[in-house]
Amino acid sequence: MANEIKNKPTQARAQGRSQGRSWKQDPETVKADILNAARAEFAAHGLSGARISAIVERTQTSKRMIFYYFGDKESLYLAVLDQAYREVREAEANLDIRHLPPDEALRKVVEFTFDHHRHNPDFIRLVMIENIHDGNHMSRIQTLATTNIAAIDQLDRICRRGIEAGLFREDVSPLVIHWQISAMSFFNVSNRATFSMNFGDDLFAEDAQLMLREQVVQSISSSVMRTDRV
Amino acid sequence: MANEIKNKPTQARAQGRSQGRSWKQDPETVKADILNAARAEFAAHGLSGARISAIVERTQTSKRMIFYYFGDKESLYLAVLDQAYREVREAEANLDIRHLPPDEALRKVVEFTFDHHRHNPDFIRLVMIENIHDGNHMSRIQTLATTNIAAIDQLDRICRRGIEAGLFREDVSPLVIHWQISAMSFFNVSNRATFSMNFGDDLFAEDAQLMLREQVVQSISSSVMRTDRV
DNA sequence: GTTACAATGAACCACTCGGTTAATTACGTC
DNA sequence: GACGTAATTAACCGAGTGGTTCATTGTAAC
Repeated sequence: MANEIKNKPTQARAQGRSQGRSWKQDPETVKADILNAARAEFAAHGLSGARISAIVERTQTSKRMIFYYFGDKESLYLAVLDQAYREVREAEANLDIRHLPPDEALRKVVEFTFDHHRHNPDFIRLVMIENIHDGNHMSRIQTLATTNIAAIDQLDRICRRGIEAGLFREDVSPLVIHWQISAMSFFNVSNRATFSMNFGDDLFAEDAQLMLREQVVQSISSSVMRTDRV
Repeated sequence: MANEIKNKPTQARAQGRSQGRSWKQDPETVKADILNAARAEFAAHGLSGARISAIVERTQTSKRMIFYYFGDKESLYLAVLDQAYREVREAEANLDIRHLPPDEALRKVVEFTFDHHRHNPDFIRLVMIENIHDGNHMSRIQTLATTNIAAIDQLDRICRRGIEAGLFREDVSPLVIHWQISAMSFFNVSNRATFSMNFGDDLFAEDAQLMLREQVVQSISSSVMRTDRV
């Protein structure tokens, strides 16, 4: 938890952080600390449900510092959301699939998304919360529209290659594919509580999750594959 | 909105509701009124985000009445959630598909779920909110586990008939089918805000929605159909 | 009509919570 | 080492919120 702080995009001081002084004087670390605590708290309880005092308790700092650095609760939430999205995009960008044949590339994307969502429930929860708020805060994040199209671009390239190779149907829509992949990968995490309450939690055991992931791969795959060959 | 109130399960007075008296003295109507207002408010702002005063404003009654009938905020939320689920189950039960061949029955179920979710965003939001709370309140609703298996039973019957008719693969899982149908139908509503913020709102136009629905039908269909015939 | 009780209204209250004030401490700089 | 500024602390505050008190009004039963 505290060790994650040091490899944040901090250009300034990275030396005098924890050498037993009375108090640290290390703004970047403090900010990152607050941001992490806030992320956990917001993800756990939503915007209005989150308590500043609870964030403070997750932190090494004081309440005053939160407002000193982030202004108010909503701005802090916004910073959390921004950072979370940024990390996701970063992870997405690191997925190199250009060397794979289109069908395998598509599989990789599905598997990546499914796994990523599964292993980042806090991000999922933040998105859920943001949807409860109709995306009102998200709209104030600039870098979104531009960079998030990358996900579509990636699929678009796969689709073009798939069509070219005669593997995919010619009317496939990268956007719809993305919608489908997201839907199942997202729902799998977001609705785990109510789903398992209604129908038991068998589907959330490790092996069942692998099976579900494969099911998603197959679903997507059969959506895009031509029916007249193979 | 107000006309829905009268056909609630009220056994008592149904006569002297609105004949110009000074104040009505009609508990069932008042309760139903509160419940509806509360549903809207909770769906809009979540449990902690909802304001009792805001619920009052959506109502013909006073704050006093809310606590008089429902005890406290959380119990009111619980009552809202309970009622919402009950209505959904009711709607599900009214879907008669026994006379259809299995593949068409499956299509009907998918279309029904997709449309139902689309047209009941408040229910979706309540479920989202409940998931944010890890289903903690839902667990206190009794009638859930028993009655919600109906959805699975329905699919189970379809699957059996499909297998029997040689149409479906023999390893289809009603639970997984349900998971898939729910995922896409739910996500379509729950994540509309963030999705369209990221990728535009083209997919949410009426015609695109019909296309998406058909896409879901096809996806599910190709998951269950045998590959060695047709 | 009196009694008993359910339903209702108005004012009130304790307290939580986001946010602030003002004073204090570290630290780079000259 | 004095100065200016950034970082930090402790105490404080006012609005808003869930929830209550108490008196009042309708209504059914006798």
